[in-house]
Amino acid sequence: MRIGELATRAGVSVRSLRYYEEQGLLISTRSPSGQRHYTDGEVERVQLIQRLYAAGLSSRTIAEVLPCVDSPSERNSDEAFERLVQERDRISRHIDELLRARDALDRVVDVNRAHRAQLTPR
Amino acid sequence: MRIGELATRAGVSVRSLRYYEEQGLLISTRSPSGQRHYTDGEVERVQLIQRLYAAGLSSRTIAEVLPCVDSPSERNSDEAFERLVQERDRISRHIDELLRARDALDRVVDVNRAHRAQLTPR
DNA sequence: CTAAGACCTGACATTGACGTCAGAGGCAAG
DNA sequence: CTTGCCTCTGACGTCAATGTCAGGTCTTAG
Repeated sequence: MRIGELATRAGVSVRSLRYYEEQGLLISTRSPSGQRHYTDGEVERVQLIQRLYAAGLSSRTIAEVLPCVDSPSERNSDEAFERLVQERDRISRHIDELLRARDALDRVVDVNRAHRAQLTPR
Repeated sequence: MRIGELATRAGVSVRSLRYYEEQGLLISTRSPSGQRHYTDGEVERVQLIQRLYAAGLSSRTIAEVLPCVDSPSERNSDEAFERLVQERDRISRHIDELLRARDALDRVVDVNRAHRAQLTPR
């Protein structure tokens, strides 16, 4: 498929796909005229990339860990694997942070609800 | 206390504190010469602000919900309260997203560990 | 009084993942 | 062959929180 279809199916912009390729996250085969072509499998790869971006990984970091995804059967560099584990842990810490933030907001919500119920009984 | 001490105690930069004030998140009393002065209570306010930033709220959004924090006893505008709840839900969705991302990385980690164990037995 | 260090305002710089535009070529349908 | 849509490269724009620098004032220890 060409870039527009991949963009639609993966739910990202064409611009983003070109950017991913520029960052070494995505590879395309080129038609004689230079147009990018992709296989069906790239859809989920793009979705994984999006998920990692959403989890706060940078392009550079994603590029660093993708080898472990692409060829787990080969022994990838220790740095790549270590980075992978490290990012997993960073995400865990981020989740904890978000849970605390949510708790803080929950308390604010509760207090406000209480006052609202009081001010507008029924 | 002056701005430097607040910065140290809250763990942020002086620049950030001035920015928070510019965004209407923080108020300071000024000495005759124009220097900012804060009370001890501002320390936790700054920490809350930091926590909300870390949870992905923008300055504008934080400014929007802070009234509910400052005076839950008054009936704040419905928009403010609604925004509060809305952000809480956004954080919940973000947490779910991070959990999925972590699961994905966990699977990659496991597969890689398996191959590593195999390649370097013991 | 004086020097060091904290503070002031204002302004420009940074970073990263895109948006957007320009100018040119590719491709299928009529 | 033309019309319309997709794609190409390259480049500049954006946004938000913060860093950083300049030039000047304030405060405080000695």
